[in-house]
Amino acid sequence: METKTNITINDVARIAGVSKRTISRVINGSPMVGQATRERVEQIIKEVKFQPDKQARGLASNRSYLLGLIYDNPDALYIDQVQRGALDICSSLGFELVVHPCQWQSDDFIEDCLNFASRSRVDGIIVIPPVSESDKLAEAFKSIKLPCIRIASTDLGDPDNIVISDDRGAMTDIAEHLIELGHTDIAMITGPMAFHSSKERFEGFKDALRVNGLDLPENRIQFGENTYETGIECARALLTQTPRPTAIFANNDEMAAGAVRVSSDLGIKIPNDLSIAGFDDNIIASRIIPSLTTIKRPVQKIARLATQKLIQSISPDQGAEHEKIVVKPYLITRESTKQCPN
Amino acid sequence: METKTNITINDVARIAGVSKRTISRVINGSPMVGQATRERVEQIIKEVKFQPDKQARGLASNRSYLLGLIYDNPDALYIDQVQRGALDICSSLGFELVVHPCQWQSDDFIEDCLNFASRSRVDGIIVIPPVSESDKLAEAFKSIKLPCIRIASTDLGDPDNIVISDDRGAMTDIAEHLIELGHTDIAMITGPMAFHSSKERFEGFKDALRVNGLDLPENRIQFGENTYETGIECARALLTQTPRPTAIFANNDEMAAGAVRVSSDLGIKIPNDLSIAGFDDNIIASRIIPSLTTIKRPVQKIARLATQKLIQSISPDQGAEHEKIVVKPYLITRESTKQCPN
DNA sequence: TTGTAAGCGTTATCAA
DNA sequence: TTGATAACGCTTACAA
Repeated sequence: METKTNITINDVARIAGVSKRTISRVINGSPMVGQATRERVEQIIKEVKFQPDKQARGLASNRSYLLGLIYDNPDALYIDQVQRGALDICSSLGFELVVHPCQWQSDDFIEDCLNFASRSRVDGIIVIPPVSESDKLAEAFKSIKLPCIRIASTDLGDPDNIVISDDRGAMTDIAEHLIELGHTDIAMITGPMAFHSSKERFEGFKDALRVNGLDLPENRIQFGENTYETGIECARALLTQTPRPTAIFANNDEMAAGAVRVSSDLGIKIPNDLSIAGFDDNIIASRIIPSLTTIKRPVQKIARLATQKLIQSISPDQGAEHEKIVVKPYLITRESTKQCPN
Repeated sequence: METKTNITINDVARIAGVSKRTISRVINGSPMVGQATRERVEQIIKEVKFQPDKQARGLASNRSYLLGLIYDNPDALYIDQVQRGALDICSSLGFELVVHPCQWQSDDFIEDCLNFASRSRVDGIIVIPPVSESDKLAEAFKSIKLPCIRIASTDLGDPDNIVISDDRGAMTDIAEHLIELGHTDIAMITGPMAFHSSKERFEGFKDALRVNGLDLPENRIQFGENTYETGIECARALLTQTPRPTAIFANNDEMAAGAVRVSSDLGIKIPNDLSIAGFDDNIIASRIIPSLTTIKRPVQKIARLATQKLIQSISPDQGAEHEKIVVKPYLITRESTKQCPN
C-alpha cells in the first residue's frame, strides 16, 4: 500500500487551533460549539477537503454508516430503481448501500441474511418484495435489534417499519378504466396467493368490479405464479372458453406479456378483440406489441421514503417516527386496452 | 444502541490462552504459527463463532473490505447479473459490494466517482460498460492508486486491468447464422460510434460478412444510439428502401425491438419477410413477438472473473496477475430469424 | 463552550 | 514461533 496522505481529524484540529473533540462536535452537528468556532472549523474542513473516516467513526461509535439492501426479485428494473432511490438519500446523508441478493425460498435464507448483517455490520436493512413479506425475517432482525424497513403492498401487521404501495387502491383505477371502455366480461390472472401483494390486488380488483356492479365469476379467474410461462397457461385457459372474456387483467406485466403471446398464437387481435392490462410497468410493457396498459408504482420515490425513515430510526438524536407511509401507484394507458367490441 | 455481546479477538485470545497477535495471525493465514496452536485457535473461532470486525480490521490495516461497483446502464438486468456475479466472489472472500450508479455523461462524473471512492473507502472498483470505456476514469483511479477493473468489449489499450467480452468474435457467429439462412442482403443498425463496443461489433460484423463474400453497403448501415426510439428511426430508414434488406442486425436488443415495432407498423412479417437479430439477450428479447435471435454475454461469469482478479490485485501477498481475460459471448437462436424468402 | 484521556477491535512493530 | 505495546481515526465520558 501507499503512504496515506489523507487528512485526519487531528490535522483539522491542529490547523484550527482547537482540540479534536471540537472538530468531532462540528462534524456531528452538536450544538455545543461556539458559532465563531463552528464557522471557522467548517471553513477549514471545506478547504482541506476533510472527510471523516467511516471505519474509525464506526469503530468508535459502533456504527458502520452502511445500509443493507436485501432482495430476491426477478425484475431487475425494479431493483435498479430501488437502489437509485435508496442511494439518493444515502449519499446525501453519508451512508453507503451494500447489496445482498438472496434466495428467500431456500432453507437457510434467514440465517444467510443474519449472517450478511453481522458480517457487513450494516446499521440498518431495507427489504423489498417479495422478501419483505417474510415475517420471520422481520422478526429475526427485530430480535437482534437491527433496524429494518420493509417495502410492501399492505401493512403486514407491522405498520411501524414499513412503506406501503397502495396496490389495492390502484386496482380501482384499472378496473374503472376497463369498465369505462365498456367491458363487462372481465377476467383476471392472479399472482401466487401466498403473496400479500397478490391477494391485495386480487381482492382489490374484485371489490372494484363489485362496486361497479360487476362480478368476477370463478371461470374468469386463473391462478398464476407471476411468470411469463404461467401467464401463457392461464391466458390459454381463459381464451379457449366460449364465450371468452373481452378483457384480462394480469397480476403483473410478465403474465400480461404471456397473455399477449397466447392471443397472438390464437389469432386474437389486441386490443380490437381483447383488452389486456398488467401491473409493474416493467421494461417489456412498453416494448411488446401492442404496448401494455399497466400500473406503475413510483418505486424510486418509495425507496427514498423508506431509506429516509430507516436512517431516521438509526440516528440516535431523532425519535423514530411511528407513522405509516403510503404511496399510491398510478395507471398508465397504452395500446393494449380499448373500447369493448360489443 | 444495545450492549454489544459480540465476541472479539480478545475473547478468543483469552479462551485459547494465547496473545491476540497470534489470533490475528491465524485469521490472516500467516505461516508464523505453530500447527498445534493454529488448529486449536481455529477450533475455538468456530465454536464461539468469532467474526473479525471489518471496521477495526480496516482501520488498522488501512483496508475496508469493501468493493465498489460503478455503473450507468439502462439495462437493469445486466447490472443485476453483474452484481450477482461479483457477490458470488465477494462473499466467499469476505468482501462486501457497495454500489454507485452515476451519470457518466455529466461534467462532474469523474469527481463524483473519486468522491465516492474516498467517501466509501473501497479497496477496489469494478466498472462496467459503458462507464468502463472512460479512460479518464481509469486514469483517475490509477493516479490515486486505487485498483480498478474494467469490464469491456476490447482491451481499451489497458489490457492489465480488464476483463473482455469478445463481442467481435460473436459477430462472426451471428453473421454466419444469417448467411447460413440464405441471406445476402443484410443491414445493420449500429450503436454510437463513440463506444468501443459499438465499433467492435460494427467492424466485427462487417469483417464477418466480407470473409463470406458479402458486402455491407452504405445504404444498409444506419447509425443508432442504442435506444428503442433510435432503433425505430433506423429501422424505418432501412425498411422504406426499395428493395429492402432481408435481414437486419441491430447493435442491441432495444433497437432490435424498435425494428420489430416498425416492421409491425409497416406490415412486414417477421421472420417470414424479414429476419431481425439483436445483441444482449435482455428480458425483452424473449418476451416480444416474435422472440429475438440475439447474442448473450455470460455476464455473471465475466463479473466473477473480474471480481476475482480485482481482489487478487488488492491482496498484498498475491502478485497481481497480468494476464488478459477474455470471455466469448454466444448466439441464441429464436423466432426472429428464418430462411431467406428468396 | 471547550479540552483531556480512554477506549473501539484490529494489525504492525519489534523484541523475546 | 510467540507476545507486549503502540498505532489506526474517531467518539464519548468526564472535567474544566
